Amino acid sequence: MALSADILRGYTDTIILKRLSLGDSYGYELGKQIGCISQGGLEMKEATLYTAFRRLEGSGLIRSYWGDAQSGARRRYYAVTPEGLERLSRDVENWQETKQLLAKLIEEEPE
Amino acid sequence: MALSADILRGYTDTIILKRLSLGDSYGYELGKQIGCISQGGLEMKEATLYTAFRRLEGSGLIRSYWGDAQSGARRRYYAVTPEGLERLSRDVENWQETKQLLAKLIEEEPE
DNA sequence: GCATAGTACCTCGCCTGTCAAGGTATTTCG
DNA sequence: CGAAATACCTTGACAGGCGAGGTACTATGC
Repeated sequence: MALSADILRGYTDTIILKRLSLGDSYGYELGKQIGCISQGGLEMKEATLYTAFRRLEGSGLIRSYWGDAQSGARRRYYAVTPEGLERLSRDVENWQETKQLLAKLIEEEPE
Repeated sequence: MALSADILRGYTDTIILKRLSLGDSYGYELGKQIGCISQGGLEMKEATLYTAFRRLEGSGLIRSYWGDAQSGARRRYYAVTPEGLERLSRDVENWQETKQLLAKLIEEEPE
């Protein structure tokens, strides 16, 4: 069963930053990669992806450059900036807190 | 540091359903309770809360009734319906999947 | 040669959920 | 009496996801 990315709203950017922190990539590939890693569990829609790229680049968290494609369609590659890495590590910390929070709020059987 | 409820978008309803599954409650109390349980980690804003109540009641997942207040301001209590409980359990399962997914996508250092 | 599928990019506009801001009415306490 | 707390509620702005649509090139099969 595929989860909607809406559930992960707020972590789209984090996912992208993380993936890019492991190596530059481009939209199409990143989309496939995410679907693959999550074994179909999360499909990040193209519109979502490209919106996020604009947002992240606008905030200086990633930067982009055109790949020199001898063959195949042109690709716009993205790379994380130092600011992006900082943000990523804060986001991951944040995620730990969020997990614990939700555990308290929806998993626990208290008192 | 307080997390925005926006980060948990998609789980607001789940949190409410869970809390109500432990006993009927009303808006004001639920808000305080959530802030308390999460030790200030999550403040669910009133506007968000009441919007969610409308949504959940409209979907038949909760129902409401006026408490008979001998003293104090009138309170509208909410109770989970059987459909609400079903939804809750599906949501919690979903949450487990989401956690694992995000672990793969943002925590892991793969290959 | 041509159609089809795949790679790869992108935008527009709708929808949904959050929340700041504002409002009401009652009670409690100094 | 006045302030703070309890308790409810709505409106409108804003942001993010994504369905739908579009472009351009390449590779494959018939």
